[in-house]
Amino acid sequence: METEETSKHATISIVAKKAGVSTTTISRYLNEKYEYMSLKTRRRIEAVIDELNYRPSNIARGLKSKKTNQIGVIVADIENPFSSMMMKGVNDVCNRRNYHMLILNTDNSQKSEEEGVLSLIDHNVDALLINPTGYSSSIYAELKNNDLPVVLIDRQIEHPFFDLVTSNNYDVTYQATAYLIKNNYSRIYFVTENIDSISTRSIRKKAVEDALREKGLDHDQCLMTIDKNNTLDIKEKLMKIKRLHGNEKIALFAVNGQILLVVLQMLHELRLSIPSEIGIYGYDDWGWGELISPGITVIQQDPYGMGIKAAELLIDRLEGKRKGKSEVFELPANLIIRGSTD
Amino acid sequence: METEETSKHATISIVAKKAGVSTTTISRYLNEKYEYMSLKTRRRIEAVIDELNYRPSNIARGLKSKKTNQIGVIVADIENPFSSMMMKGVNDVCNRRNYHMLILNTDNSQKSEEEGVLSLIDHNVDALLINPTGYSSSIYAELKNNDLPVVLIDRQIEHPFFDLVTSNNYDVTYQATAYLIKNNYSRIYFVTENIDSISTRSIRKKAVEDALREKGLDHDQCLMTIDKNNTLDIKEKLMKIKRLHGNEKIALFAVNGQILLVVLQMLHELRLSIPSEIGIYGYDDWGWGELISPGITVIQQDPYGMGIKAAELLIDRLEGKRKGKSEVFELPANLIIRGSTD
DNA sequence: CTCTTTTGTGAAAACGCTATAATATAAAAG
DNA sequence: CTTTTATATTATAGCGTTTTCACAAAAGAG
Repeated sequence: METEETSKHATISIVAKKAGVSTTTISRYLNEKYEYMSLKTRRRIEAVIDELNYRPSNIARGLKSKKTNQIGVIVADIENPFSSMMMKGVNDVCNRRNYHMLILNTDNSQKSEEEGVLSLIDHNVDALLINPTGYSSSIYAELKNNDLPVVLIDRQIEHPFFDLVTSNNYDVTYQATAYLIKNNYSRIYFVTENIDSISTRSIRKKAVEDALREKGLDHDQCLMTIDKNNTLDIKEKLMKIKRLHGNEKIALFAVNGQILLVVLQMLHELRLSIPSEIGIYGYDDWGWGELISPGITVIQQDPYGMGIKAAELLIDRLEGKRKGKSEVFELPANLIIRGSTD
Repeated sequence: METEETSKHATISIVAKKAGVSTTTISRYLNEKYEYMSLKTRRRIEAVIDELNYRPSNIARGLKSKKTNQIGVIVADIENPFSSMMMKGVNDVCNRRNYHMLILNTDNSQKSEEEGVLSLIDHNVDALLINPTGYSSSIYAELKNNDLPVVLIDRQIEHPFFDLVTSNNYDVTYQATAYLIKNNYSRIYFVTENIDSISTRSIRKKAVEDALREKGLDHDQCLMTIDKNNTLDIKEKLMKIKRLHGNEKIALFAVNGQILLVVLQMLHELRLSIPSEIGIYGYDDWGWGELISPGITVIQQDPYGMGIKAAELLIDRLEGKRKGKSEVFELPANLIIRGSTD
């Protein structure tokens, strides 16, 4: 029955005093440097720590040791399910390997991205996991000269300085498009938002174009830019295409899950029936693609796996378990063929 | 053209030396205490900081000032779109008010939740925003004695110590159920996962039961527990119900978006047509509920708004802009009636 | 002109740890 | 027995800030 009146938060020196040893010894205990420590001392320290409910301050540790056990995570669009699943992967690895995530959302803004990097550095994160906006930025050149480990996820940057974990975007998009072409679709439109960055977008676009070109199909005019909040323009454009090429099989390719939803919504409103009047396929349906009738043909990525891989890589770099040149890892995405492209 | 050979990271004392003032003065400048500072000194400091590209170390600041400008966020299921949207709201407020989020995912595990709280405290976060698992835990009583501001989001805990931001779960669920009953549904089953916690679940369940009871309908056996990975049992149960009560209008209520998807999938597999053979409604469709035919009747919450509100509240508490007893804020959720409950 | 007040600045201690180097004791070796 | 080696522990000096208190110079008051 101890009196706990003045039980302020315990510090290392309070513990040291109570245990009758120096703070150095406590520190060594905390860092598991048991080499030259008598079992007796060790047990004594254990007991006192337990009794006082002492937990070392990470911030003080960080100041001295230059290690915060925090990794900075910069994500381009936090409310995208793709990002959530990635982050879950990162989180799981962090838990396992005893790190914490300091997360920043950039909303696909280059400025936020640059500020975010600086800000996380100010917070002394041990490493940086970035899902870039895709805009080119000088910050990366600076980062390269820093000794802070950096791993990119999903999107590549202008100059490939760092490890990158992404999907096999080109191959699987090509494969999907080739499937449609084989299925007699002769006009395929690549639907995307009006963003002038985002490397995966251009890779996917190239894959679609290449597939079209290699089969001798029209690929010059295949880009359709969509505004999520105002689909009027694109509706008109689509109806015009239908008029001009009504005798051909037409399909839309949605560059990501959110666009896919918008496009489906639009087709719904236009009362175009899938697939008889128009085909549709795209990236990432997050589970609902199967419930719609007909089911939607999608390319399903593995964001959770990407998060895992990227975080493992990053912490390996950080802990010196991996050295050498940066690499690119492409995780396989899955083409799921359903009725929307019959 | 300065030589930058030894340009290690600038510290406050390097800046001080270069500017010909004391670190105290630099510190005052950094903290915008311009009261008794000559304009000349101020400009001089500005120039040097600029030249050296100096950025103060948050970790050192934190050690001394006990303020890290980090808020700890504990989320029960990071890959749920509901959580992502909440976190986007939190993130936006943090950006605006100059805080960072340290995010932890608990996967609805009580143990992770408790560890997470302790761990975030070790990291000296300034405040805690918690989306609880819903399991009761002694950690909250301890937290209460701490002076760390805490705000809960979505789910209440056993003893309502802290501010809570949530939806008007009871009212809107009751309203939705009443609508179905008015629409002649006489058997409504509450479908949920087998989790023995989660306060919103029980509130929603009570609302469904109350609505049934008050109309004199059967409400004792309305709970259906589902296993996401094995829907066999529940399929059998459902078919049995259909056999027994084939002459009545039957509906399922899905307690959240993920269950809603699973249930829809199941009905799809059972080839039960909606709504002629079975009605369905539930929480949170995240945009796809409209695309399915028929559209799904859903209760749409405002997780983004909840994130905003909770973060504002938390930072207000933290900065002393709000005092007094804890409150509960219920943001209105939206009942969207579509064809699945005709 | 002195005395008080206002204005502007700095010395030094502290925050809670870790790291370096030094010291004390015990055991082994010569 | 000394000397060396192995074992166990500590004193001290930071890490990069903020804070308290003291102090000097300038301005105002009597």
